[in-house]
Amino acid sequence: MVRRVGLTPERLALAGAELADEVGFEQVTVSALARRFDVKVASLYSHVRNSHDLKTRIALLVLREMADRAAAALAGRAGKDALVALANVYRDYAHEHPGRYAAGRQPLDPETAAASAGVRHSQMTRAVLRGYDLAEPEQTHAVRLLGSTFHGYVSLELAGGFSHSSPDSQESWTRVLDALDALLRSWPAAPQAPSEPSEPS
Amino acid sequence: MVRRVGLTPERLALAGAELADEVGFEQVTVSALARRFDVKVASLYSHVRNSHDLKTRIALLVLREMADRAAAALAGRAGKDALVALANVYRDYAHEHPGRYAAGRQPLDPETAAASAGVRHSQMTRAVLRGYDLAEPEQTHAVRLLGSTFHGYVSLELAGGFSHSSPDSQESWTRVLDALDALLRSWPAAPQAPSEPSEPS
DNA sequence: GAAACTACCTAAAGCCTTTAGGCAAATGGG
DNA sequence: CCCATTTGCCTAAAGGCTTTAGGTAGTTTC
Repeated sequence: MVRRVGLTPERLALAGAELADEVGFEQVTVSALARRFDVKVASLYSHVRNSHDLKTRIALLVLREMADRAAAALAGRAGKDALVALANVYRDYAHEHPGRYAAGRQPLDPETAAASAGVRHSQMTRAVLRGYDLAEPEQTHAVRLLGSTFHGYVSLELAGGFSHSSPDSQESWTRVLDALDALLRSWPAAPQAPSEPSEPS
Repeated sequence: MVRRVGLTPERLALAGAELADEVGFEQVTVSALARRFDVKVASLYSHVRNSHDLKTRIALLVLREMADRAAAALAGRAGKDALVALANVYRDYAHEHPGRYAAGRQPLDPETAAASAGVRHSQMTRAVLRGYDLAEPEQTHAVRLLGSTFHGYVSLELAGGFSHSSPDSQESWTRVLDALDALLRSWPAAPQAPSEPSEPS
């Protein structure tokens, strides 16, 4: 008489994401996941290569979930409205699912990253910038600024960086978004290339 | 005949920081540190409470080192010059010492954080903002924006987010700093408080 | 010079990872 | 329907990291 639990890489990643929200991504471990399925540890190794593989799968799941939310939030919005919506997707997701969010910050090797939903994220940031008037390469600089600021803010907030100090974090967040909107509307012109006009370094 | 190596919490933290730069902060472990001193693992437990304590000490060391560099960089500078100098302190430190930088992102419990060099960091960011015309509470919002953007950018960059894509990261970094400078010079006015004028939330 | 302390040690328990090899249930071709 | 294969979970075991308990030999102190 043998129990078959029905493990798959997908179910493991999902359960791992839930576990991350409950106990923190650091504590997500092959052993802990096995306990959660009431199964021996070794059994999981038929479905994930190793601990790192598991974490990568969770990260990819998270990136997909966030991208899906972002796509839904951006539909039918433009300009500052879109900017704020996208920003709030990340922040709200992080607040609702801190463990998942931490998983999403897991570094991926380049090939994995290229095949991940991370690509959709930068496409959506670019979509937001359609509401502003930015040509390349400035658009790319702006994409990077937005990504950095969103994730930097949320990470610091999650780490407790802004708690117990006034003004409260929500207010700063609102003002930061106001500021980014203003910045994108009047993006400063690139300065003259220093010396060699036709061959920028 | 007994070998005395001369372990202290400080030396352990320093060696841990070096180890982090060599093999990554994730791999910094009490065992690895013991090997590095050619000493038995248990011996370290007279000097640090546990693994978490060790990591916290490394984080505090890193925050101090970065604050020292920042203080040196800010001396005699103001305005955009100061802004760029401070930003580059973080970015250069992260590039030179990726493991140490990762250690510095280790979350600290509130009391530890309050007693850390983190306080100096926000003071220095405020000092940079003296070159711009920002009254409270907007100054605090701006401090948070700068901290988020600096650390967000550097983290993404370190995670490989901007590699193998053009324009190169150095160029984006320069333009992001141009943009932040422009933003601080024309910081958008706070919108009207929605309903209760004399009692801002 | 004895007492107390310091700095490192041995021993051991507990948990996590990973690989190897096994057995029963499900599957599917003849 | 039956047997062979595959699938899914198991036991066993080795190796690493953490942490505590208890020892021992220099070193300091009075």
